[in-house]
Amino acid sequence: MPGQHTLDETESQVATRLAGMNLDFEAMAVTANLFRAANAARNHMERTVLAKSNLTWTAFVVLWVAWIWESAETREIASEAGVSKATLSGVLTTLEGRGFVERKRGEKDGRLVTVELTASGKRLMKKLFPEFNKSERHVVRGLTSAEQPVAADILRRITQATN
Amino acid sequence: MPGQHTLDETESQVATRLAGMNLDFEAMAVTANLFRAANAARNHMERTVLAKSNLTWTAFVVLWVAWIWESAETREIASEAGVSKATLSGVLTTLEGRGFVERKRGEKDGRLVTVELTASGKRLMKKLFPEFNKSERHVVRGLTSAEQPVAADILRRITQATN
DNA sequence: TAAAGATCGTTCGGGTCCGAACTATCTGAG
DNA sequence: CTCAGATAGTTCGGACCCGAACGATCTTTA
Repeated sequence: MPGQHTLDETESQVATRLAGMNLDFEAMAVTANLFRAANAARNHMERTVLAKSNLTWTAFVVLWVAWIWESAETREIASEAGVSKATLSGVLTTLEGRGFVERKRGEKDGRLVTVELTASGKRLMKKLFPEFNKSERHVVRGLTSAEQPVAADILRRITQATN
Repeated sequence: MPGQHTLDETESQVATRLAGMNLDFEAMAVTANLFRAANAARNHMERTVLAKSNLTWTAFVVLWVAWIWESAETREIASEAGVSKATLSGVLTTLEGRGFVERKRGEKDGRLVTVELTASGKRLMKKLFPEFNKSERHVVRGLTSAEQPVAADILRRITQATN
């Protein structure tokens, strides 16, 4: 299988290639595997659950946030979804065009825009989210149930340290 | 601070909003925090280390893979960087235009393309990578040195489970 | 109560990002 | 030897992605 390296091969190549450079290899291993894992999980979910509804990852997360909070302000959605307000603006336009969300100008504060799911958007999430959750279960199936809260906690601390 | 929720608030809102839906909340917490952490770390690095050299995240990863392996085939880079070959093609064109990499047609197999860093690309990585590693150290500073290998191992298992 | 400043969402330009369709090349069965 | 099939990288269309610049709106200050 030419041109294919296992995780172990990659990490040992890294170690020899960068030997004597005074680097923190532990930190490197954590972040490298963090991105690999997030990417693998995201790609998997996009190709299985999300593709059927023709939704991108970000579009789904935006729907999810608005669904969970009943109605959400855009900067809140952007922050939870981890995208810039510029990106969110475009995604909302797409979702609005497909009839899944509605934008509403703030009445008290004319600068604000709140986002609500339409009936169609709610139906979609009600059907989609259980399937999505099944995928989440698949992603963590390599961890024991004791390890899962540990993993969540570690990841929370990484997020906090980065802000 | 209107429109801002803490992680705890979000998770408890999720719990009440989705109560009685027979979902795996442990798995949900792991994946949600996985994406949050990866996103936070990526944004942090893009804005600090990478912005100075006007590099995107993916462009940096591509350079990194080619640098570590001395010279790499495109499908290998795409796989390690976690992007499709279509995306890689565009990124390589950008990097080639900026003089950081060179494409070389395979001599034995005319379909293959191998990628090598130019002298300029090597200089860039030699300067940039130690700074990048300092950022990686920052990202994991909330974890003890005993926890870091545990974290890397857990993330590796998530990656494996997803394939 | 104006003018200065802060904050919000949108727009713009350029760079990813992907699946699908495409061209070029190699491989195998007959 | 040939040509169907597999494989590699590119192109294309459409969606995301960001920082910067922008207009609209609220808030603060004098």
